[in-house]
Amino acid sequence: MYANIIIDIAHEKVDRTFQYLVPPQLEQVIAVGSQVKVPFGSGNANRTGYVLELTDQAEIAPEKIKMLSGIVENSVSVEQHFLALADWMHHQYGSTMIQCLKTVLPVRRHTRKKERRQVRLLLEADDVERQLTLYEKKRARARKRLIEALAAQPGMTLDYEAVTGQLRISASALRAMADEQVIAVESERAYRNPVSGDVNLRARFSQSFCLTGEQLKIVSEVLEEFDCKRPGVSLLHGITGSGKTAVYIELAEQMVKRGRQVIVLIPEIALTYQTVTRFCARFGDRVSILNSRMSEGERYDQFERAKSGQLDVMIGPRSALFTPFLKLGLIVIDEEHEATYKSETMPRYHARETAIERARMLGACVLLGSATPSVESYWKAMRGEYRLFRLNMRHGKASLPSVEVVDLRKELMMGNRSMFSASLRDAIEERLQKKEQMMLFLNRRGYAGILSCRQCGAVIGCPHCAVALSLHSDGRLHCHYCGYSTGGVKCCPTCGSAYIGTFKAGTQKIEEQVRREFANARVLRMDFDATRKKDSYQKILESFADGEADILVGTQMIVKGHDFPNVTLVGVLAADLSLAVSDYRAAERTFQLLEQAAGRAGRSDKAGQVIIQTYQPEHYAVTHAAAHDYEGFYEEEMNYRSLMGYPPAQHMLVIHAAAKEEYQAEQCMKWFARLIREQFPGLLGLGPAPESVAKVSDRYQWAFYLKDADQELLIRARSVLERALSSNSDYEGVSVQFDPDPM
DNA sequence: AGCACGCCGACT
DNA sequence: GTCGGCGTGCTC
Repeated sequence: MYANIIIDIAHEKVDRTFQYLVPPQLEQVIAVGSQVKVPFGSGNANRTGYVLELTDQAEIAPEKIKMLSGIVENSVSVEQHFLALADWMHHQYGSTMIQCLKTVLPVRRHTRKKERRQVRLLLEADDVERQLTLYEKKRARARKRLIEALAAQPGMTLDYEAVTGQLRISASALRAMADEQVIAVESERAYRNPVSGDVNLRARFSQSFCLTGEQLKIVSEVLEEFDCKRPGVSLLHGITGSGKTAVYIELAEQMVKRGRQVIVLIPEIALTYQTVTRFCARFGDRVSILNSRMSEGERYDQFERAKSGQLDVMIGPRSALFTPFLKLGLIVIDEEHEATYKSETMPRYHARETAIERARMLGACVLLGSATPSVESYWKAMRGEYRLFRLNMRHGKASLPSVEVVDLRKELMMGNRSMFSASLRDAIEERLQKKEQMMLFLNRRGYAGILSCRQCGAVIGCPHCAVALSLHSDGRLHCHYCGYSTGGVKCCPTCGSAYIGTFKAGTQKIEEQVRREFANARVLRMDFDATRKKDSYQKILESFADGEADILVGTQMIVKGHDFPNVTLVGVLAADLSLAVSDYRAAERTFQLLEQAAGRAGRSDKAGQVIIQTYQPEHYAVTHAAAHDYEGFYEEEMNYRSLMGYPPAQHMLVIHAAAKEEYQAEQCMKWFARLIREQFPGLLGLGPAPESVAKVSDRYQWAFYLKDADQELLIRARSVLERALSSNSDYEGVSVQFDPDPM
């Protein structure tokens, strides 16, 4: 018996299988997915590997095949489909097979088992009485005490420590009772459970909710597909507060009834705290959560619980997708448009696409949910690849807030140079008087280095790529898609005004300004600096929820997740800052942020108001967000994407290069561009160009973009470049990353 | 990745 | 004639 094994060395040159002979005594034990030790290389260095295949066919001269030295104790045998999934990721996203395997495999590192012994009563209810009278007669007071204590427990079990400690039962008495089959001493793996049985939380969410007809229809249609063995992908487009979570929970429950397990992906635990607690309330100790702060051991424990059938539901970020459930029935992806679903490290996989592939392999359903679906997903739903469901009603008395768009150019013309427009200032005063709360939201994502005109609102953009140019340290404006650059822009190309500049206002400055203009207001600030301390994120939100402040000032952080019933006003201080970001998703992100911000206002029966301040009131991301019109936004955005050939109209592959010396990164990218021109003459390459952040931790960054409608062509181009790079020693100091369909 | 091999210049 | 530095190629 031979085993085809991949060696745990992250290097392209050994990124293939090597064949080893299986020792006869291990033939029964070894399995596909086993972690093994093998002698490797001329020095026979002892290295770790994974069995990808078992065969009786020798692929090379048998005398060259060495014998593997052993199976790693406690190694987790990986289900076949995880290997297939790793292989799919390897094809789709590149990187090395071993990296893909490590991403997909449960944490293998063995952690010390915590054994917890328990004492369980083996008698039926009517036998208990008889045994008690028997012990009474024998004056066996210790045994009687134990039986009474155990019978009072709902699960008829007690911790061993509690029995010997509090009940003071001796070990000899226990052994004797175990011999007469009255009790059993069982040792169970003590898995650390991150879902603490928080009684208060349970009580708060345990009241069962009724689903509306709309919600029930979604559940039954998804289930029908599943029951007919034709599971597919569904997209649930539900406005904030329309009850998407209720649909997830009901669907999960129905799946569990069918003996299937459920994975729920969320962008970040802290942002979706309420979703998590609702699942915990419904599924009790059959649900577990993963989060990024957990140790390897804790994650491993949760995966083990899932594998041994102790769990029905796993909630967590990206990595929870790889929970080793034996009979997976459903994957829910909440807030499916979030960028956190795309991995930042190699392989740069997208959790949504990978979830769909995993579900396809296992015959499971996928439910994507969002108030503002990604353009990609909505496009697929429009083409019939995904099933589309809508929830258009807010539940309870809550209604959608009214939205007012304020033109900052007019404010400037009227001589108002402050951060607050007249109507925002009035609205703030009004809330302060009424003792209602409000949020001021500054959209400051990645706007550094972008020039815009204060007079007409125009952003200085690339004439070829329809994205903003960014100001580099050389004083010139660069497009990091195509490499176009221009210098010395002194006035606005649209209106000729000399009032152009970069945006500087940060949350701190706004906080100061609020304190100055509204002296009696209590202000809280939440941004990256304010939340750097551990737990301060939750503390700030809690104190705001408790009414300890009137105004919460912050960045994106404040518009995600949490509901504050007393918030009736949301002010967006400058909506266009994210429109100016130099990438093609700028408009989509702006629309999503504005919708999310608007969703914070008026979550209870009090009417909500949203004021959006902007230099570009006519921009479609702003107008459609103000009208709560997702479809309208989608139409215009898709037009732009098709026209410019951006995803999903076409696929994109970004190649990043980083090197200590700028010329290395530049030369490498130019060599790539040459290779592409020679071998893929039809393929459109943009750049190479320095990245918008040209230098990160003393390494220069360059990028090269490829665009094509055919994804397989880009995959072929990527593997050609990967191979060329690994067989060329000129660029060893350059670290190259391939990022398909970047976010 | 990490080792062996081999080529070449420096030194005994 | 020998030692060691580094470029190259291979690992079942």
